[in-house]
Amino acid sequence: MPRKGRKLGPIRLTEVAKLAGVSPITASRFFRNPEALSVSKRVRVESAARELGYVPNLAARALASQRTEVIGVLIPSLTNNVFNDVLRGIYDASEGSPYTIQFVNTRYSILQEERLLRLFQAQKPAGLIVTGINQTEDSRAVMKAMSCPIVQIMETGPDPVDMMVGFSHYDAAFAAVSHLISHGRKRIGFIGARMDPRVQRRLDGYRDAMKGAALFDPNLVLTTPTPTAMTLGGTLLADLLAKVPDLDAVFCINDDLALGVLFECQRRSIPVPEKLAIIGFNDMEFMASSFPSLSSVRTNRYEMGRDAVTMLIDAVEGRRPDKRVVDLGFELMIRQSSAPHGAQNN
Amino acid sequence: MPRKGRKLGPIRLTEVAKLAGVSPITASRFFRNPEALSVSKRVRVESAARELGYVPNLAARALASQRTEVIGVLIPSLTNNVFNDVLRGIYDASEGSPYTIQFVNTRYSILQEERLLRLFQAQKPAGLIVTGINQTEDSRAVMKAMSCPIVQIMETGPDPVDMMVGFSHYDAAFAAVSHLISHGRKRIGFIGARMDPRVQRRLDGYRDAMKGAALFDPNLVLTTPTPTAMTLGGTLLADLLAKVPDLDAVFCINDDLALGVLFECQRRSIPVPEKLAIIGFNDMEFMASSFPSLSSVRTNRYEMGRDAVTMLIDAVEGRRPDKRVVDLGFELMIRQSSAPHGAQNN
DNA sequence: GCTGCTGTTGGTAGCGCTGTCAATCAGCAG
DNA sequence: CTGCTGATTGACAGCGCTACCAACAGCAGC
Repeated sequence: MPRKGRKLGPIRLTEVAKLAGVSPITASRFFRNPEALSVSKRVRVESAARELGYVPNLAARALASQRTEVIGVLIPSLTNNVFNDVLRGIYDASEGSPYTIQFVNTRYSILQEERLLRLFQAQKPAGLIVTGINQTEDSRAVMKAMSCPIVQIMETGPDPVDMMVGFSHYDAAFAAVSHLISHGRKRIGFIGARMDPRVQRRLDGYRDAMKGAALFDPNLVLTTPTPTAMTLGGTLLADLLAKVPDLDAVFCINDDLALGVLFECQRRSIPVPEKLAIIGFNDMEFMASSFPSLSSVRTNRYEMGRDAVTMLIDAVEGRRPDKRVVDLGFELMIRQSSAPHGAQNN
Repeated sequence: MPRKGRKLGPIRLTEVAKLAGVSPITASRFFRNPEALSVSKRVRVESAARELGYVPNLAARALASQRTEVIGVLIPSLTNNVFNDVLRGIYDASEGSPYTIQFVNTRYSILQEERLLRLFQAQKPAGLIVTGINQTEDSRAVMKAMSCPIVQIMETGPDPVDMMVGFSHYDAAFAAVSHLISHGRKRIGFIGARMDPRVQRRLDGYRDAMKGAALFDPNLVLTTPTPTAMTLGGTLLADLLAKVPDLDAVFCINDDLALGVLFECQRRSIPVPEKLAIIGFNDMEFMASSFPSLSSVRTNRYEMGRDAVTMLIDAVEGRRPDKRVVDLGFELMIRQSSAPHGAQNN
């Protein structure tokens, strides 16, 4: 590619080295491991780089070193606020490290996920974060072939590809429903949207808790593949009430639905929690500030993202964490919307 | 870098070319511009690539071609849901194109923004999306030096660095406040959090609308640098009410605050809109589903992201849009929370 | 003086791909 | 059959950086 002379484009490492009076390789070392240089050379290279306004060429570095400082993140949705918090954790934890986050949206499609995983192959990422444990066989094969650390987030489960940070959606849902049962609720509805694998596991938890108390009734379960939205919560409650007029509680698979349910109750003058108890899932910030305040299951989304990146970086840099699977747990946040009958003042 | 023999690492283009019986450069062309090949070679290269499971090396491509297919996005926050919608638009519009989104968080700091801009220099991105129009002088200089198309989003203003997609926050706030005034509200409070430049411009719009009606009173304005949150809306309303007991309306600089205000009203049994009208900003999905439903100013956040990417890609590929500055406007969404006195049923 | 060590520096030889430009070839008018 | 055009194809020479040694200085121990 015979470029005409040295077109005075961007400054290259060679130029910096020349000005500093060292070899290019020494200058190169300065940018990767300054401690390896003698103090005198270090300051010479540093001032030369600053003087010339040197900006390293990442593509050349990646090609020569056969590695990148990219952490790939596959997340199923940007609409779902849950992932917002996870992403915040991811970005916050990567800050200050040399690693760059590269995130893509699988749109809740495991085929899309597989395609994107292959795409990441071309980048040779330093590490990978993938959502959930329901990958295709091929996806798993690609991941295993990639020879970089990988963290699966959002839930725990058997057989991690590499590492895992999450919690048990089944247990969390089971606990939430058991809480309602313990307060004497009997006709506890399940309201679910999107119904991705993790929501399915929440449904399993609901079902088993209900069956355990001999309260299960398929009519109580209302689900839709539609993406979640606050308005949808109201619609679903209306539908459920039409089927089950004696409903006395609802477990919503997320907080948006729960708030939509609360608004629908206000619209219909259904007293919460007297006539209907509500519990959501995730414990978004607004759950504590509504009136009545809404119960929920706190999940550690920010921490999930943060810990995933921390584990990943540790693994990339050869400090593999002792625990490959981290369970961040959950916490029941009981508020006014699921206070016991008659004890709802506060 | 004398690598031992041909370590049977990843497949390279040369291997594909050899199997297909063509020169490497022809194989290379197949991946960039298949139409340039004769049909026979095209199918030969294609099947060879598939057979070997060839994955192109992006770093090598970027180094050789001196360009990347990365679109850099600088956004001030991940906590603020507004940017969620913008990001969705950005990601959706980039899908199907060869461009990859690389986004970073400036945390509402123009110095951080400047640093990240310099970081992007090293990547030679194909294009750049930056938030707002308040960059440092140095940031502007770096952008101008980068010789790639740039779109500023979120607001319109004078002197674009290159292109712009947004709307006037001043006009939007002015319209919202004028609406409240036109319904006979006189003691209209302003509740603001974070107070970034765009929120400042909303405050300007509020102030001018109030002054125009001879209703301005500095006591009506309550702001805090604290990041926005729903709970904060309630707190701020409480504080404002303490200062201004005869408050009859509030303009909240975003919807989270507005919902927090509504909940606080419910908690205090202040009838909305009879005693207090509420209007928010952005028109998030939940505004329509609350009870009473909440008025807001609809902003086209998704479209902003989408259009920015579309304009950027067009510009990168030599189809510069006619209009460098696109004003997406806004729309007043008048709902129950700001219905005229006495007409609030619905 | 010699050996062996540690710490620092430099030379060589690519990493895998593509821009440039020249070469080749089929098709067709003269 | 020649000359010309446009469509395909290929050779060459790097893009800017770093891995892998080798070299060399300085020093301690024998």
